[in-house]
Amino acid sequence: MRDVARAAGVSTMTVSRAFKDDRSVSAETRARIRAQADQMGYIYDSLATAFRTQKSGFLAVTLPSINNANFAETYRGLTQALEGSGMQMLLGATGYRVEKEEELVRQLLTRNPEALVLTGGHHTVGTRDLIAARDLPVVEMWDLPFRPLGHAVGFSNADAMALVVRHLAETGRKRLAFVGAAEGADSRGAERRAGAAAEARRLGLPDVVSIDAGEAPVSMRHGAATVERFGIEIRQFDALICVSDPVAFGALSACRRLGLAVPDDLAISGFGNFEVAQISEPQITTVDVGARRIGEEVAGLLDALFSGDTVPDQITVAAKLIRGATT
Amino acid sequence: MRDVARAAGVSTMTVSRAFKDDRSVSAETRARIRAQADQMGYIYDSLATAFRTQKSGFLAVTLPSINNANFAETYRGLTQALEGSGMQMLLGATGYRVEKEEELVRQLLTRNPEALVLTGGHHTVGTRDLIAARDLPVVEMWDLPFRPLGHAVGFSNADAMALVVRHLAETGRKRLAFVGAAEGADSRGAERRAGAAAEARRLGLPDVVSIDAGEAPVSMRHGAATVERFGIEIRQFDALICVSDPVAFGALSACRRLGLAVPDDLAISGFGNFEVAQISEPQITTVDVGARRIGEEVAGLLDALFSGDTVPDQITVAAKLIRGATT
DNA sequence: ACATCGAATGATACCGGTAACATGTTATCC
DNA sequence: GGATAACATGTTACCGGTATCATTCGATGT
Repeated sequence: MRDVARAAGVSTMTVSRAFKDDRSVSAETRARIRAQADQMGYIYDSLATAFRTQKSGFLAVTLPSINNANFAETYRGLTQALEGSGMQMLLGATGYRVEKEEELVRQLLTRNPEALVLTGGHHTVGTRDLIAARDLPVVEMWDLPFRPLGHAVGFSNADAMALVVRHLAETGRKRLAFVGAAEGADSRGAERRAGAAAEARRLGLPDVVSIDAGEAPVSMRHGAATVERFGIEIRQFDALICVSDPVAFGALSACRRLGLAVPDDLAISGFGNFEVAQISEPQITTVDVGARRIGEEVAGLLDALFSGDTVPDQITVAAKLIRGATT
Repeated sequence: MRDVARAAGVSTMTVSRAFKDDRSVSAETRARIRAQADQMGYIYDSLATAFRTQKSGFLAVTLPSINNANFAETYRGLTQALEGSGMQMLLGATGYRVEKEEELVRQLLTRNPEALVLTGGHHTVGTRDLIAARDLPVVEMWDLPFRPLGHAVGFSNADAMALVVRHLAETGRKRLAFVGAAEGADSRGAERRAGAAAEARRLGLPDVVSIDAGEAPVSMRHGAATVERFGIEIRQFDALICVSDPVAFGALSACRRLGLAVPDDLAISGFGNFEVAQISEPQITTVDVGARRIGEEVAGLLDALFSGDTVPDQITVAAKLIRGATT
């Protein structure tokens, strides 16, 4: 920059202003500086700017996995809504593990992000301490956290799952099983499991049987393997409540291989309104949670926050049952 | 850092050394400093480090979309293999458009990444100029570029698709159609289309009919919509070569709705070995391109590059036909 | 006893921009 | 015409670490 300034016969400050489109620089001077810079191949170093202004222009985001159409969609909603704000995303995947999340947060914080967006409402004490030690806007999304760190955008997994159970009850199903990841790792899955159990109890149905489909993240292959493990015995249930659409799709495929009729022999429901649920034949009954909408709401909240506007502590997006042909 | 130094009774330089595991700091002093820092919730500012050392610790990566299990898997392979190297990914999605890629590259370059990883081998002149103006390691992945910018890790889309055509020919299919995105946007899709056409010609088959499934990215719904548009008339073909597994899955579902038997009435092939191809019933014939492997190879190449080792200009990963029950 | 050396630590300048304030210069107004 | 405001540009210090060189001090060798 000094070289450009010298060559253009001005001070570095004027060059800096010329690049920031500061209107206090005369159009003529700006043009001269820009031309000189182009000619010299000068490229502006936003690292130095970030350093001096102590504004990194980074937004740190953690997702359980990017290899999940739902979370990817949320991320897209977030990035697209924030496009033009000049924010650069720093993305990290926790692999559904809070310990990994802590490590990730620690790493992300060294980059001085201007805000932190976490998926989920469960965190290690270490993560909480790291965040508490800084004065940093935090948004938790997807889950509505029991003990919020800052702002939250999401829905109640338990309530959403209750919609499914109610629907199954209304269509005469009684012997329900929940298929999801083993206890522990996936808090969203655990909440859905608990929500299904609670709603069944409330409706006076028999207890929901909990089937462990493996370690999180559970996906299509886990859904298929779970049904295949039971074989024809899976008919001891009359509905499989799957923790997500991919699991439901796997279960559906396995049923087809076993010669079981869905939904006549067995109802299957998913969660998340993934594309596969819509396109599958038969179409899978699912819950739309507005994955994209969550991202957009987070973006809106952050925008307001950066503008200094007051923002609500919590935004609830509505979950909606989408009835397919598997129930 | 000054505060930590003061509290620990040492200079900032010693604190800096303690955090870098510099062995010239006595173990005792390091422990004291670390403890003091933890207690004070101090996190070192890697922005300042990046600034002073002129090494950003960033690796810029562009993907067409993160909402694609194949690219997401490559990204995972890359990040996991680079974990521990202290590199932080800067991820951007091009939406399958080279103009958007240019904008993205411009933005990413202001962050001073230490290397740039691009998906695909087709770029705007502007992108090429931006890169040429800097002395920056570049890796193109997935496609093997015709005019490489630097290093490349990938496979030949045309050759991979030829495997599919050969397989279809061997199983007696003659009236082939290729289902993919409209011409232009998706270069990988275009190469697959061209590869299929070339191989059919080579084998003396009738010309492959090209069916436009919509704007990239094409996915399940496009596959389904394409078949539904033809209705039963889709039987004028005896094999649908789909640009990707999601498209193939959509086509398969639509066939089921139409009452068409796959593969008896119509063969369907996909591409990419997505989970849905494996779990679908019937399992979809596809091509495994080692999406994860690509990411790992890129990571290995970068590692070597950063260590100053010599590295090959190009690494070819093998594409493999996986025969399912749809052909 | 004295020179030499290595280990541990400190002092200082500096990375490339920009905030804050200062200064000079030109319109505007009564 | 002189005061004032608006505009255009310059000066200086500083953001939070780290490269580099300097310093201290005990151990070792002759």
